[in-house]
Amino acid sequence: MAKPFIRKLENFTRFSDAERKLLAESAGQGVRQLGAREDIIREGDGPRHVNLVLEGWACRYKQLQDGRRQIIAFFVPGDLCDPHIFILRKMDHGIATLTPVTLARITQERIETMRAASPRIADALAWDMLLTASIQREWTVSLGQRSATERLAHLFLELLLRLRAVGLTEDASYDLPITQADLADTLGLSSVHVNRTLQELRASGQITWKGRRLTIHNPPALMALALFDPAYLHLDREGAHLDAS
Amino acid sequence: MAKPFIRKLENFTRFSDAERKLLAESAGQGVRQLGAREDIIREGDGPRHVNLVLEGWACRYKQLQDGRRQIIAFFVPGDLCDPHIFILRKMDHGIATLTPVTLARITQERIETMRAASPRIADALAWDMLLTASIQREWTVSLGQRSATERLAHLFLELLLRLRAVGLTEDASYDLPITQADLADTLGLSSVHVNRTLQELRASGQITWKGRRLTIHNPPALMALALFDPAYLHLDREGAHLDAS
DNA sequence: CGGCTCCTTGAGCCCAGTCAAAGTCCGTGG
DNA sequence: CCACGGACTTTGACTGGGCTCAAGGAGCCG
Repeated sequence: MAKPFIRKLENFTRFSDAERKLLAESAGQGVRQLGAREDIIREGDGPRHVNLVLEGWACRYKQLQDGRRQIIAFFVPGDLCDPHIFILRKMDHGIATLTPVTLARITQERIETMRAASPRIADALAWDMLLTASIQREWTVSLGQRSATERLAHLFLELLLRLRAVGLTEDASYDLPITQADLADTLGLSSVHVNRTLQELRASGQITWKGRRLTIHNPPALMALALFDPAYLHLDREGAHLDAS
Repeated sequence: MAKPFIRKLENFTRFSDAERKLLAESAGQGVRQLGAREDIIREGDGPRHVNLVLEGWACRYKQLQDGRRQIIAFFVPGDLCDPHIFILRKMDHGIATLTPVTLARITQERIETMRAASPRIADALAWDMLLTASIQREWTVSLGQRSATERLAHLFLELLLRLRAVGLTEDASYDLPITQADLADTLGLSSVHVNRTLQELRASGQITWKGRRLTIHNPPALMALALFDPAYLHLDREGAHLDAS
């Protein structure tokens, strides 16, 4: 259950057994099951816990007064929602499930305890926050500069690398359990246009997406198409020098 | 010199005199002058300092291989670039000046010293990071959902509130020392379209922008137009309960 | 006063949006 | 096992916001 979380952080640094135990215990706190399309926190709520996704997909989103919705981030297994969030009184955005989700709700104190117990964990959590911020910046670039085809391709590649980092891929293929409408709200496109763009990618042999399974047939080629540079995901074990010996 | 920085953080919490002194000293470290359109850090560089803008405007940006450029964030006086950045080995984006800039370069140790010396400063720095992240999310929403007019109006309002928070406005007017091309790279529009959209806003009496001075004639009206909700800026002294007595 | 850089304007085009209607898939209950 | 209903996907026709290319105007600095 706690595996994706620990596995994600171990892309930054390796932990000792004691640290792994500490992290696994946290990931077992306040476990809850949710259905698809349920709110986890609503905009305006006061944050109570740090949520950790154990299984399923969720998203951060923001809704304008007139109903337009933008998905701001995806949460896949192993993703943590803002370990510092308590400093803000009110959520400025909502978090909702996309599929049925299992999550852990970790208390603020627990986070502090872990940070105090292990500087390596503190650094790993900081790294996680920086990674989240980096992804957010890349989405800004996509929405500002990339065409529909590039955006879609870029997102598929980002998810491939993120899911690979937590062991949820097979070669260049993974479960993508979301709808085209969700993709539209993510990419700032209409669902009709997402559909047409998907068909282009399929027709040109770049991808297959059948059932929930997405396969990227030639990742380097798709990377070239999407102007994808994986550096922003910081998944190359930069924290290796901190590893527990 | 250090005023905008301290003033910004005091939107979250009030400091004791000792804390103010500590912050002011940090803001005096490694002060450097830069011209307009100079790089502060390039993508791929290893971060050496935390940069604090004392005067002038700078931006975070990212450039695609084919030359398209997206401005990801603005730095105005009082803004700090990523106090945790050292955890990452390589910058995944660049930071450059837009106007001549005075900045302080604060060492990692100095940041740690301040955090250790005052939990209130530690919280204020964490608040600053969360605010930065929140602004990034709102830009994602703008690029994904808002029309050209809405984006422009939204940005002008955001800058009004951010500059007001550091005392750089007069009523609803402030210095906006950037070009229309910069705005285009920020808003994901062409400079031609930015120009036409600006003319619309001028013609409808919403704004004046002459010399470097931008004036918003009726902020509430513009807020309605842009679907602007100031909550995301977290400038309502949420940390008041932490104030130094 | 010459030469930047930046702003403005016009014309034509295209990417992506909207609206509307089928088609497909899948889970549920009879 | 099949029929039904709802959610999701696909398709067509048309529209429009924003882009490109290109040229001219304005302001500012040396």
